[in-house]
Amino acid sequence: MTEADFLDGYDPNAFPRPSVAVDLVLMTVKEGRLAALLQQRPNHPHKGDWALPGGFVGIEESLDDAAKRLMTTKAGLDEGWIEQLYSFGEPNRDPRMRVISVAYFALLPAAKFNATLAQRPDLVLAPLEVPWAGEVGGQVLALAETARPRILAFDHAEILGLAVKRLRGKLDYSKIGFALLPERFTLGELQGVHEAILGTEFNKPAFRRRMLDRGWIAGTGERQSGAAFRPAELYHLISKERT
Amino acid sequence: MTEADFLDGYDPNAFPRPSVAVDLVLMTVKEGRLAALLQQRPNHPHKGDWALPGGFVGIEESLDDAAKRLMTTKAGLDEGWIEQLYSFGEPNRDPRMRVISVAYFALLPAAKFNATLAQRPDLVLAPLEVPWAGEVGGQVLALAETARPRILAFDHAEILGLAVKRLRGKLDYSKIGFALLPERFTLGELQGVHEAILGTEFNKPAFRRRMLDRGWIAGTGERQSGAAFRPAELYHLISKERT
DNA sequence: CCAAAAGTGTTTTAGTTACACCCATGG
DNA sequence: CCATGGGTGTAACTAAAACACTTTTGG
Repeated sequence: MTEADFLDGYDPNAFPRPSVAVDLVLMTVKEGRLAALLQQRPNHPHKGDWALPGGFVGIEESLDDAAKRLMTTKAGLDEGWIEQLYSFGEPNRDPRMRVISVAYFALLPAAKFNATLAQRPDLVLAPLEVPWAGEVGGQVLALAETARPRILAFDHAEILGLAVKRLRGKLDYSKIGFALLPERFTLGELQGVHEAILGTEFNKPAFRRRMLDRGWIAGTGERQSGAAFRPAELYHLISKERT
Repeated sequence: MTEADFLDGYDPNAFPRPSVAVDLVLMTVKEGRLAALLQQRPNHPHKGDWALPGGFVGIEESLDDAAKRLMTTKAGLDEGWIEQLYSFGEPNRDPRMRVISVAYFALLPAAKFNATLAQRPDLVLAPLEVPWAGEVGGQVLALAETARPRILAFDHAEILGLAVKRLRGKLDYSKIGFALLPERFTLGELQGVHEAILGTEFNKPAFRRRMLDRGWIAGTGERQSGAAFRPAELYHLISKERT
């Protein structure tokens, strides 16, 4: 009998099992900067450090359902974009016990966080300071507004770094960016979201045409009001179907 | 105390834990067609059906190590390209018990399978018949050489479909395709691999230039021998570093 | 010399970028 | 009328594709 056959056939009840958790990277663009929802840990280990919202997966609960449950309990909302990111399973990533964590990554418009943040002082929307040129090993620092770096618990800096990379990678070819905007938005707002996420600036006419030529959005005929300049047309996403 | 706080703080020992397995999608290009390694299940459930090679994750073993262990025990090799694909966690995906499976996807040149396949009659390299135009929900059928469809156990058809999608998506911008070729290869062989994976045909001059302009490969000065036509130059990958 | 695949040069096309400019609004 | 961002047209650039062609081998 080979090792393969042995492992294929063995009874897992006879062996210790890991705990399985879901961690959520909930991101938004706020005031022109990419930000992520962090929770200050009330207990050891890593007491006082900042962590991604997370929780254990119920024994009869699918991974997706666990992630949606976190969306509801931590952000008060289960709309928006959510997708599985990656699974982290180093044996000692949690000092208490073996925990395998399935990371999810989600996006919401910044305005949707207001209600939850007002009630939960342990939660913050931390702007991300990403060393884009010198990024090493997916490391990302989440900075406080005071520029005092927040220390991330466990391997959560690695998870956050991967989420940012995924967001940047999918921004151009998927409809992911629209999850950060309200139902109706201007092309200038759309460009602002792209620039905040990628940390670059775009040529305005080129960006407009690229977006319009895709056929994903259409003008509503309505216009923004109240600004001290020419009011922009409001656009909307024709179909939310994920390309 | 909110549900979030409760779940964040609870003792997982007090609750049942799922088993965690790793399933391996080991693919290659053989005779101009994409193929995956499948194992015929000797026992119930799904006895006689075909399944991806898999095994449980050891309590002190990282996910990556478990995947590499499978590479060794099922394919006899731990070289080549390997990366995590996705985690599958529907509560009833395995009728015996709750199993969360972290799928990995790996690539090897077809020639490396010969030794293992000769010794293991339960393993096959099944050519993939992918309905590219009418692909629905990531479904992929693995066909026997006799065109009798192999039935895949559990949710393995879904896993295989996602692996094919990932391979196709990364083929153009990453060095993933070179994992299916020997150390030294011709541009024609490289084009054949791309055409087999994507199910399309490429214009030869355009493909050559695109590959050479990338700066990833360089000619060795040596040439193929034995063919009944002009011998092609052998190229090699300059650096295996993953872009 | 012929078949077959390797390899090269030139033209065409499509997608993006750059730049210059006009438009509409509040103050 | 002016500052500000919205919006449009045209030219320039670049990467890819299409096509026609030459080269080198075994038989």
